[in-house]
Amino acid sequence: MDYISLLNESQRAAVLHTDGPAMIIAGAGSGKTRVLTYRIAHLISQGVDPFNILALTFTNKAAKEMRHRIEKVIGNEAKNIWMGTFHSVFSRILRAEADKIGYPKSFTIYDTDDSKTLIRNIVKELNLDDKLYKPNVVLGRISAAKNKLISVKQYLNDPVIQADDEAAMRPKIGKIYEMYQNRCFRAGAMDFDDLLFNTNVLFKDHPDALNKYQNIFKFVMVDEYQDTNYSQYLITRKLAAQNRNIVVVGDDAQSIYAFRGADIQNILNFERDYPELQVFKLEQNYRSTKNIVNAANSVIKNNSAQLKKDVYTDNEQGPLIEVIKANSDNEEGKLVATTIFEEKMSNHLSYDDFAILYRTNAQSRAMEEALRRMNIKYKIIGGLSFYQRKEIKDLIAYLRLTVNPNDEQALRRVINYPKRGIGETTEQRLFVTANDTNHSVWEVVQNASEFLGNRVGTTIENFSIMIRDFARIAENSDAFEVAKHIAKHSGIVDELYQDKTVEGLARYENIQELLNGIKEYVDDPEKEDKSLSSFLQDIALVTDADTKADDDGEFVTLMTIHSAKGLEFKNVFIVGMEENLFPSQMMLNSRADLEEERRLFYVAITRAEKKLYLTYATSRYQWGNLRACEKSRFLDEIDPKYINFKYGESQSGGGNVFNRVLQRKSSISSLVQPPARKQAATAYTAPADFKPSDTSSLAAGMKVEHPKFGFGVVTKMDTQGNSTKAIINFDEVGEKTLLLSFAKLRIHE
DNA sequence: AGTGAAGGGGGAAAG
DNA sequence: CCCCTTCACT
Repeated sequence: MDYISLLNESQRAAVLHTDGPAMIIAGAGSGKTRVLTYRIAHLISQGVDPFNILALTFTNKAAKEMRHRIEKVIGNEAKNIWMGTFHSVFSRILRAEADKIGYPKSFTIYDTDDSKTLIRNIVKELNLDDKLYKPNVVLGRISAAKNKLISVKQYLNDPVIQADDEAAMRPKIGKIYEMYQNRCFRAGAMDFDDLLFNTNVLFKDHPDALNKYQNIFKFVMVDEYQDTNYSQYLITRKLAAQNRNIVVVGDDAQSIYAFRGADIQNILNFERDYPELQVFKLEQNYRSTKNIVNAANSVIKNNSAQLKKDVYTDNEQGPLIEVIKANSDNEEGKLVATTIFEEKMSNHLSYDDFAILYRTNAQSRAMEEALRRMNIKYKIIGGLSFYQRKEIKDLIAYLRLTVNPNDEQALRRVINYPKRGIGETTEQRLFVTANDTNHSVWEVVQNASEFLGNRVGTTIENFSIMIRDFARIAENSDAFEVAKHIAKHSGIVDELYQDKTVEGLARYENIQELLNGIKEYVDDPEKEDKSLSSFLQDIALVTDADTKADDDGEFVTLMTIHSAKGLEFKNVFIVGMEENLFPSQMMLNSRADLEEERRLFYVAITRAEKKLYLTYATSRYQWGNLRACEKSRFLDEIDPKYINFKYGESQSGGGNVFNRVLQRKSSISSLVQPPARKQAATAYTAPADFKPSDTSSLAAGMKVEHPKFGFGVVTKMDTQGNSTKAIINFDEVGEKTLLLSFAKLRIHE
């Protein structure tokens, strides 16, 4: 395959660069993934062993996709590339080297909930004010420290950190950090940050191990480099120290994760670490129209901190960006939904071509309601993932405990679920006894009657016998067999089966679904290790983003801008373009924060291929009460020549749906926002008793009424397959093509 | 141990 | 407004 000819000049230069360090600055939509995949394919075609290539990404999804694309070019050998997220690759390595740093090989990975629960427990044990020491805040501090490779000891001895914590009235965070680490260690558990922190520990304290991986990973590649934190940066620097074959790809303009430790400084560090560095710039955008690319540029140039780069495109000019003003969040939703419907109908698009992006998850509600009302199918990305559901976490806790009985968080979760008469007090006594007698909790559990007396002791011992029984089965069975056994004998399935409510049924089905997933895992011929332990390691690092979409037909995609990164859609709506929402109120305190917010806006704009809509509302419900909103400063940062204002700034009058709907609505919501405009004389309002007729016998010539478009005459019927469209000439809005299955029409004889 | 009422609090987010 | 936690009461 002649992939070289598919590349433009700068892309080709980057792909053909095979020796020494390089940095690829890739503008939005400039074919970054293409360059990465072809570069790997090219290396392999030059005789590099795929086993010697390490490619690190930020999401499992990105890794999967890239592997898939490389496979298309070079075939099966692609499977042998070390490709994955930082966390998955290094947890695999830690699994092999765990004993060197004192952890069991079957260490547990604590998810964020486990971490927070543990912190909550510790705060309680230390008798600290839980209003002050909120798990989120404390975990945030601990996580930030780990990402900067600050150990407990360094944390406690650093005067600046201590002063910070004292100033924030939280002087005990260091103490909590210390206890948290001890407890994790004792439980044989690592949290997400530990996976990277401990990789650094391994490489620092065991030069032989570092050397081994330096020799394996002769070629290192890092995607989304602008999002790496210090801990990740140092891992890659150490691995590449010998061969100096490291290539990083990133776009400083798309750095939107500083709030969770990403450090743009890493790009500058990179230039310092490798003076012989070659820099490639991918500046041609293949994704979007000129209007979109130029508008995005006009926004990002307001940031002072950025690498010089000129993103341009040879694509068509495209339509102007529409700015739409609504009177309320609900009306905003309505306008978005109507526009999607109209656009789809008049341009023969699929709902898949539309995405609605927002700053905060709470904004999805108004959008959902409007879409539902118009019978538009949609899917929300993000939110609670499958593995975060209670019933799934419960079963997984049993699995974790089976593999690692020292896993405290798993133990706490299921020791009394399903109910077996081990109450809170008993549980507390278990942990206190363990601490006092210097035993592990699991040891206390196994000999509970010795410590807690016979009655409750026997119950607890029976529980431990059950878990040990599970562990015995796990030794000689694959993950599926043992999981099935555990689901049944732990009592979880029975418990859920009792619950005949809709939710209960769903939970029961989720358990089945998890078991199906484990079966699939076991049946996968590419998985070598089919043990429960191996399965658990895999899913600990799986998130919602990669659970396969059950794509039942076409749908509009709703998600936060953060989760839209890396994606593209023909038509994009960025909603809630209001001060204090976007930019977020919390990001107005410093220039750096505001610039990150602006980069977020840049990311949002550049998701659009053909057409971009920016909407805002002048009032919005927030925590129960209505508040007036001002339009976002970001709207004013776009060069106005790329914008068409639909309402407000330039009223065009005739023929557009927005105005009509808005004007109708404004009379209703006039209590909130006095309508600035006069009601158009032609505005049509559906009567309160409007009821759609049965339209199965609709034919050309018939007179109809539509709740929005008013009265009209059917000029033509058009049936294709099982969808029937009616072309109707409305008195007020002219000719419209409506899909009968959606349109609400009243027939007037 | 299990329920219902009252109260608090609410950022974006991968692994 | 909505979700989650807590607390009081059975």
